[in-house]
Amino acid sequence: MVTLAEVAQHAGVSASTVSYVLSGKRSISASTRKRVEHSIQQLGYHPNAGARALASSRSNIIALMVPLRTDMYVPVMMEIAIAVATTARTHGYDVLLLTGEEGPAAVRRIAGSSLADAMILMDVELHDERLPLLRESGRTAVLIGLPADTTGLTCVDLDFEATGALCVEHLAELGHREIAVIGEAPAVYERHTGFAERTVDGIRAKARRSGARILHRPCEGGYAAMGTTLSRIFDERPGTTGFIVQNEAAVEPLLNLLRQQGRAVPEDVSVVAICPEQVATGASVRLTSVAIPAQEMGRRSVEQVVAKLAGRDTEEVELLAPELTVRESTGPAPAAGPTDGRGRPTGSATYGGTGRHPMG
Amino acid sequence: MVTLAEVAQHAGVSASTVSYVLSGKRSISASTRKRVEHSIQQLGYHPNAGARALASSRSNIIALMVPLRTDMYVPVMMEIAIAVATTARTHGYDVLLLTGEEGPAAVRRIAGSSLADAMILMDVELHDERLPLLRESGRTAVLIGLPADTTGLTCVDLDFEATGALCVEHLAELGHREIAVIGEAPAVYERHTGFAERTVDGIRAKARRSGARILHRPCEGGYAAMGTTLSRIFDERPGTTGFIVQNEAAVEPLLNLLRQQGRAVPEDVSVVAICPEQVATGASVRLTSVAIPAQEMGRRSVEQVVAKLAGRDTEEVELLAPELTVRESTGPAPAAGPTDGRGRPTGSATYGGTGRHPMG
DNA sequence: AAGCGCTGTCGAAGCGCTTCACCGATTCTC
DNA sequence: GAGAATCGGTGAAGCGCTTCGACAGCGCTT
Repeated sequence: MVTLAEVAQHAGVSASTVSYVLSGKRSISASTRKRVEHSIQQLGYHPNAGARALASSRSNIIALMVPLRTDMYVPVMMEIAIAVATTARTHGYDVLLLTGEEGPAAVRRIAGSSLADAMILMDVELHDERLPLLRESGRTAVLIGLPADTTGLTCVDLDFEATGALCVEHLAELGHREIAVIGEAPAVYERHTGFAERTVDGIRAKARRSGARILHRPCEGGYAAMGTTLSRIFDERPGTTGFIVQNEAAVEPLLNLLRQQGRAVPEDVSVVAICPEQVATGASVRLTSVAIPAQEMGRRSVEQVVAKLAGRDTEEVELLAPELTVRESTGPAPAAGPTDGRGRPTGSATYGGTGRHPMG
Repeated sequence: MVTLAEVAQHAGVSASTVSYVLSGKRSISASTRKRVEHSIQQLGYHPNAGARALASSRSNIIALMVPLRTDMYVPVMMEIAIAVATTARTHGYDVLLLTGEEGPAAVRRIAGSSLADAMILMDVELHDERLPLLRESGRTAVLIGLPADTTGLTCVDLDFEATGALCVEHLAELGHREIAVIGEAPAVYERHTGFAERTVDGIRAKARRSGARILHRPCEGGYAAMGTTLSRIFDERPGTTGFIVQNEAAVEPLLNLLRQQGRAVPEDVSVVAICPEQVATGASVRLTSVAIPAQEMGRRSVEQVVAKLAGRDTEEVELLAPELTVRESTGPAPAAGPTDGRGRPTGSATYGGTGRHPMG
């Protein structure tokens, strides 16, 4: 491995000069800079990360803690992780991938060893165990998500309350009055992962103002759970015409089951999803949805980290404004006409006949 | 931050003794060990990563290069990444997340800076640009995937040839003679990502021996592409009764479109998927599938890395044996009876009537 | 009793870099 | 034209750790 000293010798300057050329922390004459840069090129020099970290107490590494639960909202997590990694690189940082496995201990370890200059935490719970440790460690940190107490912490998240409100608003404008909310798996609520609850809060608040009735049901993904949930919903509220889904794994099952029951989307029921764009556009009906801006969240969290490390101060909480894209899963609420007694419109809507699909 | 020296002083020993307690590289009397460990606890000492890396030329970091294309086989990638991270931790390593963005330059950078002790590369192409750099860097590396030339490299991968063969074998045993293969997106083949081609090789070889006819069609995911592909397939080979799908994004569209066309799965057509378990069990028909053992691949690759770093030598290429799980998407080929002239069996199979779904 | 090999501990060197203090040579300022 | 400020460069002191060689003390053997 080539060292700084060798570069210095090759260029006929002192080691410190080379260092200053590299860091730009002092002005260097054009001629020596050229010579040094040339030597660097020629020798194929790369600064040693460990030495640099030791001397400067900066590792240029950002630690990213992803949740352990590899089965939940995976694509979102992945997208965020990739966005974090690529954004970090543009600022000269590398990303260390920590899984939730180690739990709060990871915070202590990373902070204690100075392995990373900062941490980004995903999947933050309302009363997250990691937060006290984080605060006392004094390491700079940014959360993706919104805990109950944000003092001293910077947070980036989608504004889920506004998201919920936006969904209701859209459905209400289309005349829907009975709205069912298919939520995340019960476990998500039990863990008090803020976003799910905030969404429902936003939904309820807006519904009150719009005069819509809300029925909220957490739901595991998959067909079995969705089937049960769906029939309970229609038993309890036969007049349901609007759905808001916040659970990727429930989207396709919901659509297929509605179809199977002879309910056409969007003629009989409208569906709004809160999910990544890819899920919305790839579903069997192109879904009207509020996108989860995973990339943006990853990018912004890194930018916050970089700003904090640079000593600039930053907003405490940055909520990204939701955007609703209208696609083919929502339409006017059906006129309350004759039903077959189970709350389903008579006749007409049979599978394959409505041709909502791009394939026709 | 507490330093080694402080711990030494607190315990009344020299710094080197503390170091040896930590590393276990020299024998230490039980009594001093106790004292030192106690001091470490009490002071809350964590070794400084940079200093350690500098002094020992070991960073205890493994770099993981994930592909840039965040839209392809995402869940698999994520699962591998998580498995790599957690397995690495059990061996005392952390994981650095590199995206494909930087390309081959990342290899040079990481190797040059000694940031990582080893690298794990995912999404390896047949003639991957990174490999020459990797070889000349002399850094230990493990590939997840199988390039054309494996000399000097350790590779871990699912045995995709055997996987392909296994799928054909299963279908052939059920009496299917006309088999269509829905492959990955054309781009995957153009990039010569070995696994896709190896699968097809395995399929063809086995088909020759089983007397089955193969029609292979790469296919983008989604309904539009799948629709086109599907109608071309039935135009060309109306007698097709078996499908092998190797494209997560095509699975659900395929099932929905078949259903829409009145072809019941598995009564009229059988479908075997090559995909993660989760996709197979979460689809609208529980799919007979060969699982992509993402976790296992991640785990094994780390274990190979650790073995190499420890100086043990390892196999060059480790191919994991595929396992086929029979679920509800395959059944006996339909008896070649009267058809409606488009290769589709007359009557009977209409949507909703077959009740293949758990929800009934 | 001298010599041997162990074991447990220590001191010191140094890993490769950053950064501070210092210094000569210019250039500015009044 | 004297003093101050600036520029471009150097030397040396660490950053906190690992590791090598030295060595004291011990129990063996001969």
